Amino acid sequence: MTTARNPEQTRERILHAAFEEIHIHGFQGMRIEHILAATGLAKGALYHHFENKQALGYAVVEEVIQEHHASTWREPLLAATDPITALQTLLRSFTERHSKEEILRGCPLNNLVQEMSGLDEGFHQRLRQIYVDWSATIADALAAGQRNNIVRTDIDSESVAMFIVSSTQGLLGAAKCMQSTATLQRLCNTLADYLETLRA
Amino acid sequence: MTTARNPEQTRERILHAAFEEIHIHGFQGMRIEHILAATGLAKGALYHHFENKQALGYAVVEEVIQEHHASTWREPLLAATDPITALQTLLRSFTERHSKEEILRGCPLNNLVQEMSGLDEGFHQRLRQIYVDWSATIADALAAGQRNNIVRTDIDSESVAMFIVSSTQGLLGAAKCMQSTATLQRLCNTLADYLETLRA
DNA sequence: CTGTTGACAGACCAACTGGTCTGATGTCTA
DNA sequence: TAGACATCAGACCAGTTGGTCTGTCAACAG
Repeated sequence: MTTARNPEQTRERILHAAFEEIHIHGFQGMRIEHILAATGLAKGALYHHFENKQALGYAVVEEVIQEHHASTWREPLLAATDPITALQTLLRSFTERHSKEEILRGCPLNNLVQEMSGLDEGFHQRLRQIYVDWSATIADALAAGQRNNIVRTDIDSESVAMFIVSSTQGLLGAAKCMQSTATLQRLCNTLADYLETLRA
Repeated sequence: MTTARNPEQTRERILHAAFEEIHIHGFQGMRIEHILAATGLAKGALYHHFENKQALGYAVVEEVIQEHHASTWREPLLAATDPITALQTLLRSFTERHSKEEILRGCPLNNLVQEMSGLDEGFHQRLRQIYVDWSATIADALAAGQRNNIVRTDIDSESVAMFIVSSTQGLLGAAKCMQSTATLQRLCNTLADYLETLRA
């Protein structure tokens, strides 16, 4: 029997399986064997597409997590005129989109930051970039809102943006620990109340 | 040469070294060998005091992290009459106490929550308890402040308390990722501003 | 049609790691 | 003081894991 080959798809399948593994077990807890089992591939395939475990981890950050964050946060905020309402809507959809099982797995970005940013400079640089981009997106939206008299002008948009990012990560972390959608919902509502205080 | 024995101290030394290891490398990344090297002990000593790696991890949570959090947060809040000022003071001392290297290692509690609460039920239960206690301490202080007309009565003290806890964790996580004391300082100031909006 | 190269399979390996087991020694008690 | 037990030392073991290497076959160029 002959098997059709599709190298690009194979690479994507490995990336996706590695993302799942990292999401659940962390990078150090990720096992090459698990990825092979999930994809049905052999080691030859994996080590043909990725030099080693570290390179695979870096690729997951760059090609999966970064992309996911950009599409989830950047595009809606760029399209919105009222950044506060847009953020509140994003938070609400966030709550609705996540089941209890997904909450328990936590935010992939937050997980990796806590695990790896102090251990590996390559991870640290890549994760930091996602934070910076994410925060800058919110800061730009807030600054635009200030120019349009939607957002209070006496706040520092960059500080507040970073606070929103870090708080959001904190909420997800707390919800992960409490294993409760109700907790996440209450936390998101409280954050939404805070966002309301930023309105001009 | 004879060597004096002090089992309680030996146990404490192991616990402390294990805490350091977990703080830097996480529980999965913690190596028994590193603890032995740090303490100068042999395996016989460690496995005499702790049944296995998991039991050692549990003991670190119960006897080191929980104790540390209780002494850092509970006692100052119980003693204070104005919870908002007390929390702001705690945040400030928090910033001043942490060097850049300590920030990079992150919050031991937050690290473990992100790594283990989805993987091991024993860790999850113990870490969740710390969150619950911490949040309850703040909620009690806020409720007392409401009775004394220091804190707004139109807020839900429990929701806000959990929000403060989760945000604090988020701030530390973001500072860890950004590797910057200045970022932590700005984030703490923004959180302090939020706390100010809770004043009656 | 054929040679070359990319894509993958899977056996194999070396290093690491948590854990065990036996023995030695201190400490405490009867 | 002598036996019992707690407290350790350290050699040893078995399972795991990331990574390598050779071989096979598809895809494509000429």
